[in-house]
Formats: sequence, C-alpha cells, structure tokens
Amino acid sequence: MKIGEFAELAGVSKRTVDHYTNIGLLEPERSASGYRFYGKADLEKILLIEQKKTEGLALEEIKAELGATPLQTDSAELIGKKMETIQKELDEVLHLLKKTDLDQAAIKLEISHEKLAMLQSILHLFS
Amino acid sequence: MKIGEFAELAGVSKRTVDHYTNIGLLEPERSASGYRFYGKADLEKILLIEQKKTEGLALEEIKAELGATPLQTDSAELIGKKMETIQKELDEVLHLLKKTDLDQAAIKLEISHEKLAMLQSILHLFS
DNA sequence: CCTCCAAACTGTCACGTGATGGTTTTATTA
DNA sequence: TAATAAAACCATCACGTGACAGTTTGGAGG
Repeated sequence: MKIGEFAELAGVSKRTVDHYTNIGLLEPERSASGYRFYGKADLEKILLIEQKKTEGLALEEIKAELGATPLQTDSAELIGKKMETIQKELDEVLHLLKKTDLDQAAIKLEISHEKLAMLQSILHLFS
Repeated sequence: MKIGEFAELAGVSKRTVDHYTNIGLLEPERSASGYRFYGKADLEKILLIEQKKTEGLALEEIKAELGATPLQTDSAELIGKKMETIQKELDEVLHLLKKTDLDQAAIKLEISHEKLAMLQSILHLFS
C-alpha cells in the first residue's frame, strides 16, 4: 500500500512515515516512479515503533534495537543496498582524497599509507 | 561568533544556518561543549549562497559548486567524519554477513568470495 | 573579588509546513 | 471505448516549530 493508506492504518501522519523512512527505520519498496510501498510487515513494525516511543526510546535507539534481528527474511537485498550506499560513500571519500594531498590526509587521519592504498584497491574491486 | 549573531549578520534565520550546517554547506568550528563558531569566511560564504539561491540553484548544487575548492582548509576533518560513517556501515554489513550464510550472500550479491574476504580484511585494518 | 543564579543562548530531536513538480486515479467527453 | 482533462496522491526541498537539555553570561548578594 502507498503512504497515505499506510499512515492512516498506523495512526500516524504521512510526515511521520516519511521521517521514519528517511532515517532508515522503514524501508519500503519503490515503484519505478519512486512511490513507496509499505507492506504488512511494515505495519507491524511501525506499531512496535510507536510502542517503543511511549517507553521513552529515541528513534535511533529503536532502530538499533530492531536492526538486530528482523533481517533474516530479505537480508540479501538489504545487504545489496547497503553495499551500494557504502560504495557511493567510498567514492565520495576517494574523490576528496584526490583533491587533497594524499599524504597529508593520511597523517591527519592517523591512517597508514598502506591502509589508504588498500581502501583504494577495495574500491576498484567493487566498481 | 555564535549562531545568533552570525544569522543576524547574514540576514537569515538561525534555523537556516542550522540547516546549512547540517547538510555540510557551512562547517563551523565547535567549542568543547558543541557550540558552533562561524567566522568571517563563513559570512562571505553564506552571502554567496543566498545569492546563488536567487539564481535558482538548489543547496546541493551550491554545495557542489563551492565544494570544488574550499576544502583545502579543513578537508581532513571532513574526510575523517566520512571515514567514521563508512566504518560504521561496514560494521553493519559485516554484522549482517555473519548472521547470514556467507556463501549465499556472495552469490546473491554477485561478488566473489575473495572480494568478500577482502572486505573483511579491510574492516580489521580500521578497527 | 568571588560565588551563585536566573535569563538568554544554543544544540538536537521529531516531526510540521508550504512550495514545486511529478504520478495515478477518476471522471468526462468525443 | 479511447483520449483527455481534472482531481487526488506522492516525493523532495528548504526551512519552521516546540519540547527538552545543556551552556554561557550578566548581575545580585555575600
């Protein structure tokens, strides 16, 4: 179901669902056009989230707590997505490193040249 | 100067300065307690940002445009932060990989075992 | 002059809001 | 029935808002 129906069923605002999605608490499917699709599992999850909130937990804490187990189902896809994210970020960093003096960066980051080089190799493996 | 004075001089709200800071458009110094300190350079920068905005540019575009050069000064810190983020995410992924069948993950991710092993090595280098 | 305190200031969190620009669904009209 | 126009829905951007908690600072009293 789309965000409107989902939010109503969950008893929260669309903006709340939006927020949870942005911070990665909910991970809906996406249509080709970008529309989010939430399922029954998401519904159970958000109800649990609202429960935890009344217990005084912060969203990030809830995320950590929930992130520990419910990944058995579709962990492969999830890992795939995470890999994409990480790859993008590695790209960013390497981009920065190229614009900077590599040696100086290494010094300030307290990382050895080998590790930096290693990082670069890894990136090549994934691209 | 602190955010209040800075925002006033720039002719924008504190929230706007806050926003720019959150998305990395401004990178103020921080006191031990976390207070942000903006300097003269930041002032010139934010005025330029406001200018670019009137030209219809999005903040991310402005960031990209400005990001091309002004990183010489504090790029090390920036990279450091990114490294932290990436490290956390790598941790997450490896955590996931441990809970999953490594071989199956490799298959579904279309990544060779060597690359996965490599990833694990890298993680050890940074932890 | 030093101490203590309230007022002013600040950061972060968890959304809210209005504008803009696509997408989907529904209704209408040819 | 197919094309199209209108209405409803959705995503993202750029902040705004209110609550809460920690920080800084200008006095008041000792």
